[in-house]
Amino acid sequence: MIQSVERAAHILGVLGSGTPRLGVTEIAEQVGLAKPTVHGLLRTLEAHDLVAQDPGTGKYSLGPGVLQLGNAYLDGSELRARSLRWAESLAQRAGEAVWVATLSGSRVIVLHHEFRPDNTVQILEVGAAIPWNACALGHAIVAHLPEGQRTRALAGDLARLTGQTKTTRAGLSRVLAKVRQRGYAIEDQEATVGDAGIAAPILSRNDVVAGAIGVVGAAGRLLVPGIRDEMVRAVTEAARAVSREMGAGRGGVVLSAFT
Amino acid sequence: MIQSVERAAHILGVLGSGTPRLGVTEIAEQVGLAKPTVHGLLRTLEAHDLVAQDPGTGKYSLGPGVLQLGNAYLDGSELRARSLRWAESLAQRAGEAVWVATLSGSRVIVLHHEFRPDNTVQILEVGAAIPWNACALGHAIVAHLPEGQRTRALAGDLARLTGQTKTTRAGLSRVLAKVRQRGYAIEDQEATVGDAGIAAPILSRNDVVAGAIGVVGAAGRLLVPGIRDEMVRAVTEAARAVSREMGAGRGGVVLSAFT
DNA sequence: TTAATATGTTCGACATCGCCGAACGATGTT
DNA sequence: AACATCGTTCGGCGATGTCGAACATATTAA
Repeated sequence: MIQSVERAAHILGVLGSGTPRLGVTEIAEQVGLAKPTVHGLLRTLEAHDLVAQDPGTGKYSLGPGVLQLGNAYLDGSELRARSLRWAESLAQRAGEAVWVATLSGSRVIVLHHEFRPDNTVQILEVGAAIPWNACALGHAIVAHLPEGQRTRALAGDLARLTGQTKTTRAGLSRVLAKVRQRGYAIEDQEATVGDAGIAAPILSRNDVVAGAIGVVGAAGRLLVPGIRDEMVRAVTEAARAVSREMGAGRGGVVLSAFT
Repeated sequence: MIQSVERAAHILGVLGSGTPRLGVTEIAEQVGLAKPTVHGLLRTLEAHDLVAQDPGTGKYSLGPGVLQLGNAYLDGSELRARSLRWAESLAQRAGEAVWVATLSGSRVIVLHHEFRPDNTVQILEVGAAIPWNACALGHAIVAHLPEGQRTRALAGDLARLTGQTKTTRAGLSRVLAKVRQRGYAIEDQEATVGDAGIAAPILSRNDVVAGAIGVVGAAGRLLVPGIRDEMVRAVTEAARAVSREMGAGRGGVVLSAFT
């Protein structure tokens, strides 16, 4: 593992999370390196537009290059491309917003956001990062990860976003077992107060999890008895459809316990 | 300039432009390095989710981490935050789509896209990268760059997108002089056949160019006499409003020749 | 105004870290 | 079944990045 690249990535991470504008000294403290070392890394990243320096204050922030890369990632994402069609029909059928997401570290990244099909103003959440333990999409993905990665995810930090967020390893692993058994996940106001989510995993070749698709909306609309089951059916059918396009086997979400 | 970080950034750039999925050997060829060297860099980037490897084919692509960083960049962008309000009112006034962009290397990156205020379906172009020489936004930015950077931009590669794209250095520098004199740029089907653009620079503290704002739409609507001048006025007024919020002097787009 | 403390930046010597030629195992092809 | 090509591992040489100390500038305090 190449040291300087790792350090550069670490710096990008620090600039990306929380405070958007940091000085060399602050960054050096946060990553635990000498000031001149950080300076050299920053200058190199700046030369490629991955970070930018405010000419006035001298402080550093992320640069436009990372946005360009992010866009290129979306353009090349097979998961996103294949789910566009199904996300739209799922949104129509459910009458709710639809998110497609994938796992990155301990967070779930939204790859596609199909707006709820009414004409209200909604903000695009593509690129948003949500702790996996706080949303149905994350539960659906992690539950279907191979055991090694799953326990590693459980061992990581579990953020708390609302009073409902599940943050105990025992509770979460019980939830995950249920998700794995049922093939879908339901979350009630664990990420945002008032909002609930229903999600199912998207599998790819060899039945490895590529991401998840699900609906997000007011808990009062999604979770009422009757509606709820209809939502679950719509979500799991959409997930299965995308999975088949991604090359997964016919088995749907049922994973062998031995892999 | 740190060598390995530079090489890593180069690899990210290669993965981001054009073919989304490349093998180690192909990447090594494109960046001119030995195969094991590239392998090490890729493994490090992969550990931070900046690249991802297809488990089946072994080929590499960009990872979800870059999307997360791109989103963080947008969240922290002062230019974007300050132009949101004015972009919306400009879109209303002009009845056209509005783009806000900044320069990254030889490309212009779209930071904000306010849709044309009719209810047609439009695709979000945030994150898109356009060669600076092929759009009004790019002309507006580069024209107001300090001379050193401007000549460097002119010396770089000038892409051709349509038959109308200006690609000669002499022609472009004449165009830029006119843009600098007038304070706005007009482009007619140089980026996309059928589409035109009108843009003006956004200045920041000390009157350094931070980006540009402009309208983009069918040439048949934007460039008809009468309408055209009204568009120019709306765009330059919006640009000046954002510039003032960014801390630029009252001088508007008129730059001193001595700075 | 002056002094003091912060900042971002430059320099250079030591030794660590990363580079690449060569070899390996696994796939898929002829 | 022989071949070609892929991604990957190994290890020794040497270039490369690291960090302590010193610098110039900006901001704050007295």
